[in-house]
Amino acid sequence: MKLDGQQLTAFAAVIELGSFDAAAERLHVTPSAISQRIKGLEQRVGQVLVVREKPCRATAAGIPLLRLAAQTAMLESEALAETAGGSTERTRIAIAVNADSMATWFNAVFDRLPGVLFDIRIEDQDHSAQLLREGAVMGAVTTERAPVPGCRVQSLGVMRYVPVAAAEYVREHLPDGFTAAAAAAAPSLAWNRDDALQDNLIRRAFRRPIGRPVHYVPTAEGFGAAVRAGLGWGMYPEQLVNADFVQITDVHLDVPLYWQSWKMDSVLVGTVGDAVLDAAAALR
DNA sequence: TATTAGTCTGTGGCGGGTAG
DNA sequence: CTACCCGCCACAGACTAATA
Repeated sequence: MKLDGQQLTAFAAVIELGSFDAAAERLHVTPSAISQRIKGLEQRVGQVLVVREKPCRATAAGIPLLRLAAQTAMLESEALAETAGGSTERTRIAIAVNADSMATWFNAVFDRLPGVLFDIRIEDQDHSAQLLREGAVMGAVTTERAPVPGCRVQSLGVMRYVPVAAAEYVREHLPDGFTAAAAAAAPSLAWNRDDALQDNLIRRAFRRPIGRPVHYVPTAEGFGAAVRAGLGWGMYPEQLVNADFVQITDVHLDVPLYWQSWKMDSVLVGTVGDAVLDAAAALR
């Protein structure tokens, strides 16, 4: 069985843009042509690939084909760029990065990759894995060590998190230090329900979990602002700690970070990987 | 908004004819 | 005999219009 390039391109466009119409516009053909390409591709592989909803999404059977389409597109643009007189378009690099890396060391990557267009997605590890599988991003900075199918994993080092609060918060809630009794009453922050950093610190400091009031603040800026405002204590990247913050205990957490990227023979994937590894030298 | 039917067009393969 | 040209045919894919 041989897969058709145009059908793959149509499929990728439908999933990326969410509709047959939008895909048709992008590829300068009629929606009918898109419909026929998708149908042809589905007949060829003998599986339904597109869930016809608003927006359209890929079925489980479609996900490997999505990645293939993205990788094919990348190799194609590389080959064109290498060919004399080929496309002078700048290459677009889509990467998923966790928010704290973005706020700290990751910006050093930009200097190391001049002349490319970035498409950075700030995502948690669950979503990064999905984006890698679908081919929406070619690499991801993640806390997930287990390789996503079709990807290779490289260790980047660890990101140190320290528990911090505002000075006023410490005076009010932790006058006798960060004791077990204080920890049970003093409100903490968390990024969201999946953010276990604060729980992990408590377990580490007191050898047991301690229930407490929790505020959920799901953005990097918001989290920092909430700490400064004295809303609660929270785990914060050590690199971002300044005079606004007081470390409430010496206990800290080291979170390992990994670079997951497509396992393919591409100059671009290699270059980006090198740049990320270089930039990550700032980590421990 | 997606799909289907009917139609049109461009492309490639194949065979036959012709010149060198 | 080989290379080249030409015409025919089949097929794929795109379009419009109609339909679900």
